[in-house]
Amino acid sequence: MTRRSRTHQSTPSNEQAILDAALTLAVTAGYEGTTMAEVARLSGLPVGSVYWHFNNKEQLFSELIDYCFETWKADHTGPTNRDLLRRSIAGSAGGSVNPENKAEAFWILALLFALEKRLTGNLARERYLEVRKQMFELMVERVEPQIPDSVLAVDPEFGRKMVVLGRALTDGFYIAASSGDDIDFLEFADLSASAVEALIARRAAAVAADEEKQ
Amino acid sequence: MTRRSRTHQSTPSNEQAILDAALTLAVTAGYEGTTMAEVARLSGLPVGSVYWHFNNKEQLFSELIDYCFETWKADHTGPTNRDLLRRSIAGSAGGSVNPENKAEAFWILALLFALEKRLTGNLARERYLEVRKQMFELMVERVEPQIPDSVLAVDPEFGRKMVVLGRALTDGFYIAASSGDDIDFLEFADLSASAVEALIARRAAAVAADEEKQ
DNA sequence: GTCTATACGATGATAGAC
DNA sequence: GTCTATCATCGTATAGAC
Repeated sequence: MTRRSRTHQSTPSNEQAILDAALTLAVTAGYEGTTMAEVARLSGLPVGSVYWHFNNKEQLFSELIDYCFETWKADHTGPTNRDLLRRSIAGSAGGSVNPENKAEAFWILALLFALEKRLTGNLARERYLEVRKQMFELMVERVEPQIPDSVLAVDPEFGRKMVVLGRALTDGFYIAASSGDDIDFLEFADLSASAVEALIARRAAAVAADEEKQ
Repeated sequence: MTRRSRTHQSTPSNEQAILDAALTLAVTAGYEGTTMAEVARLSGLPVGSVYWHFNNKEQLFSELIDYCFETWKADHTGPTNRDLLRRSIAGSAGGSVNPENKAEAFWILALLFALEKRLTGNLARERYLEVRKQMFELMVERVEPQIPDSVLAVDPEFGRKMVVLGRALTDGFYIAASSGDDIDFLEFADLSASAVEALIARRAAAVAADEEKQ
């Protein structure tokens, strides 16, 4: 244990180079498919440096999750754009991820860690589960202002439900794109976005009708 | 190359034991995470037997895909039940797959092969892409009778679109379940199923309105 | 067809010079 | 902090007895 304390003040550039390399490899090769040697090669640093900056593979991936999360938090401020879901699905087209986009890349890591259940207990997977929870909370906070108050009064969880549905659709279409499904992602992006909007409108109408009866 | 020709007439039971073991491991550990030694151990056979029945890991997984596909084809005959989507999403709850259910397990393999793009060129991944196409064709054939003819006349691809959407939703909620999202899957199953039905109804109404104008 | 022993490469990780 | 050399282990695959 000759490692430095886990603070980021010293030479952040090499550490970032390693994280960027790991991210690029992870989104195409998965956790087991990403090797420390390859991470080193791609980052332009020797293996020793990787192990100086990160204790081991688990910790590297764990910090990779945080790295993406920090970027995501910085990007996703302010009220949600109505087109957010539409754009995220449309962006799936081709099934390739741009690792430059840390926020987007997080959700690919998410798919990896969700599926490899053998990694239960793995530091990185546990961190993923924790960060995912936090991201959902933040997304719910941003989506709720778009839900009519009358709906939330009846079903306080409705905002969360729309977030969950949006995530499921985005993940599902990313899988489709990665499987070479020959479909028009723009059309499905529109379809999904309008379906969610329709659900909100329908629920609002139902609540209004209910109140009428009172 | 001292292997037998690829026919299944001889001692199918051990071959099946190996496939079952591989399937169980694959759905929890992924492709890279599944080792031949572990497959052998779980099947109760020595490593040598595994390599006698299957040339290598790639071929084992390739045949695993076919194995699931055959079972799926046998199960999925006749017209679709309206509750199919509802049940497949509800079945995701907990994020665990029962490897006994080959048909369901196929879609977990699907997720694995969709994500590990490093496996491009891998026999098993190529086979997955091919089988996936075939399964979609079969699903479209079964769903189309449920779509009003008037809709299909205007948009012959509408049946396929609903199949794609249903698959995306099912995959997306499986990811959610595997990530420990604490949601009511039965509710989302209902929500998704009714959303798809609403889309069909809405499209039918739109087509009818259009014809009115003619 | 079954099984044991083993070759061989790849991978995670460390030691220690600079 | 950087880098080279190296180790121990594991994983795929094979050889060959039975």
